[in-house]
Amino acid sequence: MTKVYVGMSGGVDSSLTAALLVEQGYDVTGVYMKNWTQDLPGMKCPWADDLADAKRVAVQLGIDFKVFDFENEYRHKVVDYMIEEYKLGRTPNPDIMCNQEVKFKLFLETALEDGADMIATGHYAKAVGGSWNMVDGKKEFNTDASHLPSTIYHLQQAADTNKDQTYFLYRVTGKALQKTLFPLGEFTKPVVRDMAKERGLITAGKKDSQGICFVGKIGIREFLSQYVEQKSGAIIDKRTGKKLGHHDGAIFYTLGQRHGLDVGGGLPYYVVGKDMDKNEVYVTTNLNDETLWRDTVGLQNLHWINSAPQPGEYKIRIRHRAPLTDAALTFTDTGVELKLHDQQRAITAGQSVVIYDGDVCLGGGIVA
RNA sequence: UGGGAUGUCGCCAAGUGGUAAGGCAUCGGCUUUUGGUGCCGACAUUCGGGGGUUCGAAUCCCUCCAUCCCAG
Repeated sequence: MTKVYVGMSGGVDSSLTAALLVEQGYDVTGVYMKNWTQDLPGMKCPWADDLADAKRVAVQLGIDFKVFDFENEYRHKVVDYMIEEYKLGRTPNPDIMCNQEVKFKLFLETALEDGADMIATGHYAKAVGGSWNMVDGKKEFNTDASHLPSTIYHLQQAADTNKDQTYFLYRVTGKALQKTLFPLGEFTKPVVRDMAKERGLITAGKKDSQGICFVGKIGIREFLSQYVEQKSGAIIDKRTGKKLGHHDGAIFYTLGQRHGLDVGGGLPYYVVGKDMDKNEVYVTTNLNDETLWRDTVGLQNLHWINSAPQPGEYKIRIRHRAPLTDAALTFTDTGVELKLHDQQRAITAGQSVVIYDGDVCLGGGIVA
């Protein structure tokens, strides 16, 4: 009997994930990953409630339940990374780092050491095993051959393209996917909710979590201000060079941002750049500003789930939930250069661009 | 000190006798397992102050105040 450790966050998705695995005959253990427990000013960290919910579901399902304490590693690998990136004037994506370093590395390793054969999460994604065959001189991925030594594991988009979370998962490894189950990959969110309800899971009606897990309800700005000193600087109109107002730190602003500038009069202003040394934020009312719309992007810090792709035409995604768009990929000394067929708005340094071949998520990199 | 112009929500700005548009900002909500975007909703009993005319004024008159521009 395959022993599976399910990451249970106390939400609907991971609850149903565990329930489905039980029904499918796995030997299931629920695991709550304790990543962040600190209260923040103006917000109580909901970890205790989430843990309680996860535990209640585990009891409901009659499965073993454990807590893995990753607080230390999470703080270093995810939170520190995030703060450092912001300090450099970039806009990181901590959830991608969390998946890379914690869920599909630390959790996986810890679970395996603890006796698990596989892990599972409630992500909307598919891990598909198979191997490459030559058919009529063309490479084909044969999923029937998922037991061969040559088998590799692909990350594929979820059936529910609206909820697909492969964007957040592009930095996992094919090797990790081999040990991973994504039972929700075939279902749409409404169906998941219904199934959770049918099974009487106490989390069935729980609202989807949003925002960075540990930041939760409060904003990134409030979170960051705990770690960096607020320093007043100028908000400057890019076209006229005129000073329009003040901000409390360029670190709090990101490309394309509209709100929080407290400058008004006429048209809305959008952030089009910033200078961390001068602590200046540049804005414009020009919706077509050339730094806001780009059709080329350089990627560094590349990560490929299996192997690096050949140069050529691919689908890419610039941010979570953005539609896939066409781009030509070439390699450079430092990484990858993408030439997009259509311009995309606010491609931001520190954010990730994820590359797809059809439904298959190949990997990606971080915007230089 | 003469001459001209202007003063309507934090900002921009309609409204020239009939009982305060709209946009930005802000706030709240929705969307979203990053940031961000987007969407919806709220937001001036009051029009620089004070008088007056009128059934009725932000809109007309008087006066004061403030700001800007040109002269000096």
